[in-house]
Amino acid sequence: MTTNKKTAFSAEDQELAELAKALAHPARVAILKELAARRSCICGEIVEVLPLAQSTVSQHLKELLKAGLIRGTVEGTKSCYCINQEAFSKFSRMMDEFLSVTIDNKCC
Amino acid sequence: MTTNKKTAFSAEDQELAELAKALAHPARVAILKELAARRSCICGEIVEVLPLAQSTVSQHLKELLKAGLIRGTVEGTKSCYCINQEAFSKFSRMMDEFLSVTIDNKCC
DNA sequence: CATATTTATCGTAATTTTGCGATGAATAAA
DNA sequence: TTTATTCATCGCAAAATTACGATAAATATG
Repeated sequence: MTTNKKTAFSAEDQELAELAKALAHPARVAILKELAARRSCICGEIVEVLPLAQSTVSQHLKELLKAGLIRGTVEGTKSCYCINQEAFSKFSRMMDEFLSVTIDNKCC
Repeated sequence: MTTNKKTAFSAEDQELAELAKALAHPARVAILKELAARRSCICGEIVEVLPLAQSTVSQHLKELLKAGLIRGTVEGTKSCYCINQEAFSKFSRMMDEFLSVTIDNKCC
């Protein structure tokens, strides 16, 4: 890749791609499932459950934050993360709208 | 990265990540939107619409095929692709199930 | 048969992602 | 105040992704 072509696409396409990218690693899927399933969501608890080093988990959390799929707050020496349901709703909506346009074609 | 850690996660997490990865590039989002919107879906027509070289589009199509999000058939010298609606349904279902488990936590 | 069209694949280069250990920064605990 | 805990960030290395031109393979056309 010489030049970055991603900006040549529509803002909406880029946004959907960004959201999908945040989901595009099993570690991040697993993190999101953990956050979805528990009330408390301390970083250290996530690290315990995953087969990854603490620094790696921290990076994945950072990416999920960047995409807006989770939110985080600091509490003393601990960090608490949780699902951002609005972002997931938006994601779902974009997927739905995507499919609602689909023509029932028969070529394949 | 020295070793591949992806297989350390559940098959379901890996599967969702694979589907998301296929959506994780604006070019592939744009391709899918084109396929969704038109009856005919010849490769060359997609190439005309996208700001990418033919070989690059072909690669993106290959990835979408691999993930199962589209299907393709050869017709003479042309190739026809279209959305695989079953795969999208599965994707949507996995997303929904994902969210349905979410606890209404308040930590952030 | 010779040529054109269409698309997949190969080879290559640049960039991004992934993963970890080490370290730093901040708060808590002794 | 010293020490421990928790987590983010840095720096590095390996791997994967992205993009393109060139080319091959297959069919269609003259």
